[in-house]
Amino acid sequence: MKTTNKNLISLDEFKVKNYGKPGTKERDELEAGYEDFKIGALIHDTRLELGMTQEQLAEKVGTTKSYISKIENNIKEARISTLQKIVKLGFGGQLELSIKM
Amino acid sequence: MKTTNKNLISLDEFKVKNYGKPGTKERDELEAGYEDFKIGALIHDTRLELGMTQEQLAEKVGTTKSYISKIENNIKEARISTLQKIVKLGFGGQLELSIKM
DNA sequence: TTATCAGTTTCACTTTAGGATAACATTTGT
DNA sequence: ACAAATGTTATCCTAAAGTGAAACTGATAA
Repeated sequence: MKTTNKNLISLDEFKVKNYGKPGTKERDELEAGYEDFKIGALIHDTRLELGMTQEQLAEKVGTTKSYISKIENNIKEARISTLQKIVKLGFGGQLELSIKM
Repeated sequence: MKTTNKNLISLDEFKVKNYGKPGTKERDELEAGYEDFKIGALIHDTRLELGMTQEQLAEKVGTTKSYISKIENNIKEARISTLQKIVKLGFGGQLELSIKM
């Protein structure tokens, strides 16, 4: 029962990837101090490591590549249930979550 | 830098607590095979360990006790950003998330 | 150049979280 | 029993997430 915990991330220690042009509403919001998430990068990196395209991932998960793109770029904040579907159906993994005190 | 990872949970291995009477819409949905989450229990247990009431937690987080109750009972699926607020502002901890392959 | 593939963004629509408030229920203490 | 504290549920609202379709951009290749 060998399990590897990939990519443990603290949802606090990073800045979101650039999105859009400076001056746009979305970009401004992202930079305005809303909570930023590394989740997009986590999905993105895992997908690439598994050699999948957004479209292939979307098909496995039962969604569209446009939605995957939005998640990877932190444009939309996916639900945990959606993240779980991506990880489980798309990657064959298991999403875990914990509180570090 | 001693850190403890409390309550690492896999979002897959449990059934939600009972909610409402059988036959209600919410109850039916919960039992109908939607993804169920242990997150409510995680928040609930952590709150109790810290000796807080829902109202005290709500105040720290900037929300209401009714909302905390809904989260703890998995009636509403909190966003990750909201979970993070609860963990950080309410518990003084840090929310972490990972993919187990 | 022209396809093709991968990814991004826009547009539009539906659903839900999040919140306010208040009523109701349950537990706990005296 | 009663009261107080704590937790649950109901109702209603609004802003935002969730989502798909399709247009668009960028890169790569033939």
